[in-house]
Amino acid sequence: MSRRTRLNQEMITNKALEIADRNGMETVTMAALAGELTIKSPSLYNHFKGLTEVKQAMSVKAIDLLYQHLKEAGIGKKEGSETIRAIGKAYIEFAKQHPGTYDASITAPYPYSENFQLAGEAIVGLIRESLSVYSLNEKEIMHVVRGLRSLLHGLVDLKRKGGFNLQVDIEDSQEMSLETFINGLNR
Amino acid sequence: MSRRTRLNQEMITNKALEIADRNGMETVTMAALAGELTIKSPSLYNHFKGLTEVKQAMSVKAIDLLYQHLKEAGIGKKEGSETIRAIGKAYIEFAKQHPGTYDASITAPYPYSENFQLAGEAIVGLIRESLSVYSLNEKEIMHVVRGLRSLLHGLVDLKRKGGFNLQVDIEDSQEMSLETFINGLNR
DNA sequence: TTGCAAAAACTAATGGCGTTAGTTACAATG
DNA sequence: CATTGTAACTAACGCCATTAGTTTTTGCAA
Repeated sequence: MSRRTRLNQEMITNKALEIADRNGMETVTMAALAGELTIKSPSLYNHFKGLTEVKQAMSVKAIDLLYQHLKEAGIGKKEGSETIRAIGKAYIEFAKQHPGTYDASITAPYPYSENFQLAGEAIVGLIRESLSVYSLNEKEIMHVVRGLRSLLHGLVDLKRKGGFNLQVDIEDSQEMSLETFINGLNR
Repeated sequence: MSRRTRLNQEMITNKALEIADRNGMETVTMAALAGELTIKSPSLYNHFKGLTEVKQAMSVKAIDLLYQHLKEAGIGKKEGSETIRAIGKAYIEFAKQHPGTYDASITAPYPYSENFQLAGEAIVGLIRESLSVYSLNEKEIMHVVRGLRSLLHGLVDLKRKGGFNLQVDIEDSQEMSLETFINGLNR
């Protein structure tokens, strides 16, 4: 029998992201990963140096997936608030649909991966373009990009960590907060 | 010799927060905690059911400390933007000074602790007061509170996770992002 | 002050994790 | 078909949380 296709880094990384999305990032262990790939955990060391390296690979793939998702959301939108709104909503949606992958995307791998850095800069570039209608200098642009990213991450992360008591709809809060920030860009 | 004062939950919780601030939340283990208290780890089970319960106690104490810090920052400030600015800066400063305690404060204990909920609501109340100058209804207030909390948490968390490439000053970004959000409250 | 019960320390052991070392099976290449 | 490298395996170690069972300490009542 067998006839099993040989395992490689990509297949392992995909399975790891799948587990993270299904059961949470903290359940991605060498044992769980090996189990789902129907091998024993020491065999994984033929492909990765250790769990840290697996997580690095997850980060790189994850931030790239996030970038693709945000890019598509921005296509065809008018520059300025319309694009920012679209990207912001896509960010929140991505985190909701792929919680584990999102988690992986915000954990910067150490040591720093070039691919991770590149994908991160691509996302910055995406937002940067949408800001061209506001007259901001280079530094101000970076501040705004960081602020927007922070707001979006905070909205996503606090929801996930149970930081909001219910009663008031969370998605409404996310939408309204984004509007407040966008509104604040006009001075 | 000895004459050691009997250990209790409070002393253990304080030591746990101390370790978290010094070496990071992930280094708070039963073994490390016991080691610093010069006992063996099974002895901790005379005081807590397990690590989860220790972390619950940390959360409760941590969010209360955060609340005290924010409350003091708001004293004597004019309502509205001035108070929001003060509380926001205090939030960021707290996370910088006490990274482990901050970490504990945003991880909602499960099962939900009443004390945790109360301290959380106290923080909401603090921000709520500062918003009275803006004419917002109940729901809108909650949205703004959540948005502000999210922005602040995002700014703090992304910095910690290495989500900002350097070059542009992070503290400037934090300050400017807060201003953008505050500015967005005027419509 | 002494004796006793409760509290809190201890040792020993289990099972799960990441990881390493050493060994075997497979599969591609000549 | 033989060889060689790849990728699987088993066995073992150290660290972790946790449990069970035992001994020491402590506070209080007689």
